[in-house]
Amino acid sequence: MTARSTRGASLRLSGFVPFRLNRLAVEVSHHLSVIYRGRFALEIPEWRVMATVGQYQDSTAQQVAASTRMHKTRVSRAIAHLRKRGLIERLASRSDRREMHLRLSRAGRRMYAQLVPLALARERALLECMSVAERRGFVTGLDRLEESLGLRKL
Amino acid sequence: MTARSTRGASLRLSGFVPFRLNRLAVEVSHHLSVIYRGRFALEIPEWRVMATVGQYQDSTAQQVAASTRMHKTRVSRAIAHLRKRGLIERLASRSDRREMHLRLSRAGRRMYAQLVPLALARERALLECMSVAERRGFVTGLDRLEESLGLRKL
DNA sequence: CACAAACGGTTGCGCACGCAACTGTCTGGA
DNA sequence: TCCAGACAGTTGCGTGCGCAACCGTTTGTG
Repeated sequence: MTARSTRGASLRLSGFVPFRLNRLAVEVSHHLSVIYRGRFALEIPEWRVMATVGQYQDSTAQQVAASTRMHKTRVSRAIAHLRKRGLIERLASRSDRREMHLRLSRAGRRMYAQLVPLALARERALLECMSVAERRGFVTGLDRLEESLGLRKL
Repeated sequence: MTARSTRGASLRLSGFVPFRLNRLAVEVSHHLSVIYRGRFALEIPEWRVMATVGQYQDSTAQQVAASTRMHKTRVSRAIAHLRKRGLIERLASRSDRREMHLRLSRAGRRMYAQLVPLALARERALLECMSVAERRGFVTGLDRLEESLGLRKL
């Protein structure tokens, strides 16, 4: 792998933010997946649904999709799996019979309670590479980006 | 979507860094994909290969995979597509006949030269939401994370 | 009141993906 | 020198994904 010599604009990937974000997200996701895959046989979409419904009771598939930025079919199938495993329940909404309110079942809450501390520990370990000031700066960047991309208000 | 009431640890997704990173990466990738999909009919893996080979001539599939964190089969197929379209060329290595050195063809270089300014402009637009100081803080965070995850030396 | 358009959610379909197994090549230790 | 194991890259296979089309429901505009 030799240095590039082409005249004209070049793209240094290692400094290109979209590239870095993606690579980082893949890596971090992978690290996390060891927990919920190995320990609880959850796939990524299912884990995300669990986390969302665990936080927001009575959320709908729609809202899970918007919040996680997963395609609605992906959400739909993840919910189907979780229902089959008895981890979440669905109740038809009274006000709008199209939508279904989601909530963790008793078993789901039990799993969620085990999952959360592990996930938080993993996050803590991830961020240990930064000083407090650095962490603050990094998080501020995340805030700005999310706001500018309209991810804030989901 | 009502506030949660469960006793015990809870996970605020909107503040959970792995979640935020992933959502951000998906969104940013999507924004970028508008360029290379619509304009050049490149899929994500192909764009990544183009960008890597564009920067590092004579890189191998192996190195592309390591650098982008894509699975080697994904890289292999992306290279096959790009070769079929005449955008990259392959030469067997003299020193190790297992590996194949990759380089952009003339057509590939032409496309790359068009692609790069668009990608850089997109990145600039993305980062416009931050002040110079904020940008520096954010990038430092990326540096730290990559270093700690072993992504730095690829 | 009616009907078209929008919306929440599901499903059929084709495709790209990851896994594992493979081929061919290189390496290192007995 | 030989052979087992590692490695670069490809491919068959099953699966999960996104797209588009769909169903049933709600909304809003005439």
